Amino acid sequence: MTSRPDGPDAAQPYNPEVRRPTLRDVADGAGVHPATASRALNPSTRHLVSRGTVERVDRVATTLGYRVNPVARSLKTARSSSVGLIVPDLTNPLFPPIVRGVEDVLGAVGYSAWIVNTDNDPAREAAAVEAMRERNVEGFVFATARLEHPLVEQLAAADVPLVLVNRRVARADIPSVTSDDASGMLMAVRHLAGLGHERIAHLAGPQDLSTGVARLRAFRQALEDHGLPGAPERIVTCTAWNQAAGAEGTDRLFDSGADFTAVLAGNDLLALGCYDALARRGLRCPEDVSVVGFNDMPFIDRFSPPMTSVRIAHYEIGAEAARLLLEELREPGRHPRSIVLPLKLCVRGSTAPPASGQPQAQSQSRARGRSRSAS
Amino acid sequence: MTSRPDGPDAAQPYNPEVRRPTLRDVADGAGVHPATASRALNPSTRHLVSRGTVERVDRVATTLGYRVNPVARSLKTARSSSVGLIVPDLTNPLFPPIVRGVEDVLGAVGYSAWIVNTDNDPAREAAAVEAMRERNVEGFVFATARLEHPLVEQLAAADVPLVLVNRRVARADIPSVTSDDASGMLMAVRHLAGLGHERIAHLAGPQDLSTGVARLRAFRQALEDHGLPGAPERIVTCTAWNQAAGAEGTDRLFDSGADFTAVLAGNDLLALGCYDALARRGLRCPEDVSVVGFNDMPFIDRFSPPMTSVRIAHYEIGAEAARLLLEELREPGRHPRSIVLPLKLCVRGSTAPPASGQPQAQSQSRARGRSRSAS
DNA sequence: TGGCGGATCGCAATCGATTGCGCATATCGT
DNA sequence: ACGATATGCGCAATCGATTGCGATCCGCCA
Repeated sequence: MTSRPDGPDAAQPYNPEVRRPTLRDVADGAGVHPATASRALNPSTRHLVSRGTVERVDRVATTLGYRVNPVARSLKTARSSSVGLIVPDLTNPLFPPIVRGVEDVLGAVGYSAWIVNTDNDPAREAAAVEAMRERNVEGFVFATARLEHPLVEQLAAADVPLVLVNRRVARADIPSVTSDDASGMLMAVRHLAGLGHERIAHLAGPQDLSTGVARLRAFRQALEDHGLPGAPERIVTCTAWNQAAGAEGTDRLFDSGADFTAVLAGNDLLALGCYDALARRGLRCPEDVSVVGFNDMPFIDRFSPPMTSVRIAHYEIGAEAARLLLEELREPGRHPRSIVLPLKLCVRGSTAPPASGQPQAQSQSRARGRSRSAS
Repeated sequence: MTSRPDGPDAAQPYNPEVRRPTLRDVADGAGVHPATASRALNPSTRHLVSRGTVERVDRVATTLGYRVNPVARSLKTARSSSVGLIVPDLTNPLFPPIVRGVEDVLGAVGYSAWIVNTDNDPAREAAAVEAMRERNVEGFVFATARLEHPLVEQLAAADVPLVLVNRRVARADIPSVTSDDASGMLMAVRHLAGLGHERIAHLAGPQDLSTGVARLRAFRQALEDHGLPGAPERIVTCTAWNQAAGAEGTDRLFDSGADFTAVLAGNDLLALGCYDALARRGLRCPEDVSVVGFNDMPFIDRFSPPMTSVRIAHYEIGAEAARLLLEELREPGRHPRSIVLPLKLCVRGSTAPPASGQPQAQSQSRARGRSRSAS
């Protein structure tokens, strides 16, 4: 009897890696039909089964260690308890916290997120979305939305549940979670104006993204609100949201002969590029030029100099997006809701009162040099 | 005839969102049995079907825009063309590049990666792995391996294909991709010794990870190789791999009365915590204490001061891991291969020759103060 | 000409769960 | 006590593809 050696895997919790128990096994064990077992195990159909049977099935299921096969279920139901999460590039520190926010909220209700990087390539994006739809994802969170975004609009038209994070598309009726860019800009400009800056430049991001245009518009408005001059040559739009584009934009700013004591960047990476361009010209930040970023991405407080930036609530953006998506999944066709999260300015070492003179010889000066001190 | 409006989605590429064509549709269109169509469409069984039929089926499939339903296929075949990617926390900048490396290599051959964060919680990890196995993932890449790691060992024992990145487990026969920690440490110590440091402290990481013990051991060895004294009180092991633990470890170093002019941290986050602790004590880096990190995580060259760190090839680690895993998938049971990638030291602003005196008054000094200059 | 082997292809089972339909049995009203 | 309603549960189809097995047809050799 005991002579048969039981192999190396005798200490396995339940079935020794032989075969996962199936619904039929549970049904057999409980003496019912698989259909009944299915209904008994499923909270939403449990009420169709008598109390005693439910208990019996439950008992057998737990002793057998039964777990429903999600693939089989997905084939039958065309659902999957998962959503697609489309980001441009995870190595951009802006996105991981958003991802975590999404995942945490989804995970709490048994959903999971599929992450895919698109590198902003529409073809990769379309392929990824297609692959995910084939796998029955129930909705999408897009962190890649451009203002004109055929794929997103097409999905929305087909009533695929989706939520945009951090950006929006031109069509206004798609749920999104964004930050209050306008008031963020206002805070940043107020901060600089309070330090005594009057000639403020803007490194605008690409204008095919809602954040790009929103922040640019908000910048103009904020200048106006503070009675500051809005010289057009102090605004350059960068070709991408990265460091290189920020440096290149800053160079253009200088080369065009613009005249400024502070630059307000469309995001932190652009601001970082600005650091680079300033360093190359032998200018110091903040002594010669103040720099303000946007997004307050992780670790930017450790940079040299620590960057003053407008903080967006990364994690909450993701979390709210997930909540919105779950709402859509639960009651499809409800009025699409969008959420705008507040921002806060984090003042650090990259901003200071302007030097009394010009940062370097530059034309048409209107130096007034009132200098207040920053606390 | 033309009076019927064709709705908003008339410009759809193929079927106007009516129903994805199934294998049966293709078979019907080609006048064959679904089984034949399946064989004709599948490269590995195509040879069982006559040339003419293959062409006919192919033609119908493309005009119909047929794509195999991965869920149905997965149910039948128990495969999925996807692998699980287990990371502790995506917001740790160390991991996104690794993830990208894995994804790029996998994606090139039609595989995709499922990412999950575990926060180093074994329960979450086990649940995630279980969920993935239920979904027929074909293998795993673990970036969370601890030295004693029952789950990983159990999977390996069950012949589940898996690869460890950046870390290993005590059982040596599991494929892994790691960095040559020993020579990295050697380079770091050589650098510090070259600057004139003789009393070097080590912020060791948790000793339940292979990187933690490997780097600690390598540190001791490197000191010995350079004929430097290896005072035990200059070594503290931190409780986690993060900033807070690094600061706390540094504090312990000071509080224990250790005597050092440089600290070599087990990773960059610990080094960053060291920055914090130094700053709190009014000490400056590198003037008072030199600091060296490990990993060279993104943006660390922008920190204040820019950190000298041992660079690991993040992306390549991920890419190699994916290649290893694909090998395993293609020919199971081959001899498990492991890869060790070279490291390189990136010298930046956090290291400098030691001040001639002590950083601060500290006991049993053996000051010799030979000072060489760094180039 | 009979038979044998290989090339093609169809049949039907299968993967594991869900669900519309209908048949029993229990319950209720009058 | 009898028909009407409810409740509980089983039957079988279904989701869409894969695959072992067997049938058919052909060429070819003896």
